Amino acid sequence: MTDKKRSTLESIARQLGVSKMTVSNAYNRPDQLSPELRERVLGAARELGYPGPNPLASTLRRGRVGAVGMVFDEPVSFALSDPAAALIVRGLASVCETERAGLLLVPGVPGGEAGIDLVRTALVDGFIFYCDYEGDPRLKVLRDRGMPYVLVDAPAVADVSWVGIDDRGGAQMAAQHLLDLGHRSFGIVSFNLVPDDYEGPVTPERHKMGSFHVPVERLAGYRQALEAASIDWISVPIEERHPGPGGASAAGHSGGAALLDRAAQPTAILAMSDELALGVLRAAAQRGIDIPGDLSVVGFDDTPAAAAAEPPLTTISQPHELKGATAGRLLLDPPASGPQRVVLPTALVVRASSAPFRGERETTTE
Amino acid sequence: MTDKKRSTLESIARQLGVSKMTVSNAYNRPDQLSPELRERVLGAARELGYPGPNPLASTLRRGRVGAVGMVFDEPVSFALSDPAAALIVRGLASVCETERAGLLLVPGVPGGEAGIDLVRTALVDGFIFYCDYEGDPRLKVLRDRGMPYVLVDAPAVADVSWVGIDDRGGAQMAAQHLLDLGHRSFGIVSFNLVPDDYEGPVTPERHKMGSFHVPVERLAGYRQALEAASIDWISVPIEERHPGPGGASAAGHSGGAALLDRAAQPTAILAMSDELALGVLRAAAQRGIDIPGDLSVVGFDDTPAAAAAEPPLTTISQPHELKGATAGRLLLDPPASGPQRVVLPTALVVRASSAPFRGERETTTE
DNA sequence: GTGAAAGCGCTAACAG
DNA sequence: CTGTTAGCGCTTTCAC
Repeated sequence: MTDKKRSTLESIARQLGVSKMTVSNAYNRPDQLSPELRERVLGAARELGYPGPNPLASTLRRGRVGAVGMVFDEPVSFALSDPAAALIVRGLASVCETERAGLLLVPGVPGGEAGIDLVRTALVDGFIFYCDYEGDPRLKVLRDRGMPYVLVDAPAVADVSWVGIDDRGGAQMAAQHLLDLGHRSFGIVSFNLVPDDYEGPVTPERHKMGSFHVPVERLAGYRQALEAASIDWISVPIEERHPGPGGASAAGHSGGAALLDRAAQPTAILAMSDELALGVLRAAAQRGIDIPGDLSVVGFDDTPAAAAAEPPLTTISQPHELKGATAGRLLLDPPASGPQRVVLPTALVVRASSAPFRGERETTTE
Repeated sequence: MTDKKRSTLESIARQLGVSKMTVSNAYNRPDQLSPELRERVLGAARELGYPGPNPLASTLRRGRVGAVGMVFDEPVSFALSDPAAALIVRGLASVCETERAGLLLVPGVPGGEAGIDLVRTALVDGFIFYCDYEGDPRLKVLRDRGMPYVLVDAPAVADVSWVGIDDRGGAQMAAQHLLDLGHRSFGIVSFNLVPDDYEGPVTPERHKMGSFHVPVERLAGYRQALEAASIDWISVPIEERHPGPGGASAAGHSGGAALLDRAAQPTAILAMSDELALGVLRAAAQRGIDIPGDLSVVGFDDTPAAAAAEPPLTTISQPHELKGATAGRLLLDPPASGPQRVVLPTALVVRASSAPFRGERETTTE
């Protein structure tokens, strides 16, 4: 009946014989006009099907959008299959909600300008940059847009708040735990170190050129611990795997299989995430390898699935939700003291997937 | 060095001695000006730290935002703890990505205007309305805003596309499965039927006033099957539970406990979701009740956790990701034939949590 | 190919 | 309490 498309602040002001401002105030500043007038305005609006001030226009005028963007490395549909990422989103979402801000998920789009444009054109007041790649071109866009952003688990940028963990220290703990159990023969399942789809043993070049912050750091942590125990790093087999849309567990399975099918089967496997570790567990089970009897496995992240695994997974815990929430708070409510670097705590969580090295397997007691 | 805040289409046009239009075209219509000029413009922009046309302003002018909003019943942080919801988000996200649209998560905010305003002011081109409450006031806002929206698992609205499943039919299958196994003594764990925090046995009034689409339909399905088998519906204990921030499994645990602690312990429990069923499994385990020996449990949703449960859960499957993707496609690429009603298939998935009724438990063979 | 005019719909700032 | 003025930064339209 009434032409919705056409009703605007002005049209309903005319209709009522008042000024645009009065109508605007009826919505935004109830205290600026008499209750009766306000009711009259709102009533007319209701009648005309006027949905209230066009948010785009008011946003342009006001300058505040009321939303936060979260930028991912991958398509959001992939990213959310990572339980750790999903928890970070939840933590961020809870802060956004208390601050009455929306949450826009900005996917990473493999090649070209498309992914960059998404960041350039996202309608938000600031970003959480949850991306790992050192040379990400979107970082420059972020800087140019001149809006605040906070890095999560990303390579550090000068003068920008950062939230993450001590990935290297955590990895070191994981490796140290296995060393303490007497293990000397290791295998590692790693995420890709370089932005490509490579799957296979890590090559020296890739090792050197690693440009993903988290895997590089975790690998460095493993290395530090193992070398401190006089284990020859070069001889430690490392399998790089690229998680697909279905999550990292398939990647872990394939990486674990490669490690377990080697002539010199390791007695301990370090997996860079719990999802990868879960895949390793499956690969071991298929081969009749007993965990932790024949093989110890340690993950990273302590996602809910780690505790539920069979056997429950020894892993490094970190507070995922808190990470998202901290980043959100830093963005929405920036500390007067300037950019912060928040390092959240990690801890070794010993469960049933790791056990003392059993020696040369002379006896299989029990 | 350069005042980022100030650089605008106009400022860089002036700087170069060209018109605003030329600069705009350099970004949006490369074919409208000579490559050299374009390069000159882009170069100057780069130098001045101009991040490209302000997306807010161009959006206002153009009218297209390039984002989709997904509206939830609850805080997003709660909603994402539901694996089914998370899968729907993933499905939707994948469509958004191929269509180069962002995805804005719009939380439900318990009382008052706040949640309504989020919908009124969200900067999007359309909505996926993933909410269950019949009388949701945000539906009116959606209508008034005059932008397209698609309902998912929501009460139907005339002339609006709808995606969901046959909840009633699915529930009927679940109950029929247990009837076929010989069970006659049932208990039900339900989600809240009314928008409040009530927890306890369903009361007749609540049963009648049920205003959440999905639980009401599923309950109706259970009822249909049980009554067809001459079971007195009134005598079937139903426990309503309200999932908190930690997910529905705690709710299922409490509901299951209530059912199992009754004088007349049921031999079969119908849980309205897998998460609830998982909680029931825990409650049974704590009481030393063997599943499926002493008690059969059937869930709903077939989330990944159902297959991984101990014992693996018999449940009703539905294609969650497809649901999200279908809704996204309907929104972004509306069929010429007008609003659609898409009913996705459900199926009974029999696993190890259900078994034939064992009679009066005279014998406990084995 | 390039430019000038005319708003998109709204609100800050101030005047009455 | 209400109205006026002056844009927010951009793109559409049309003239050159």
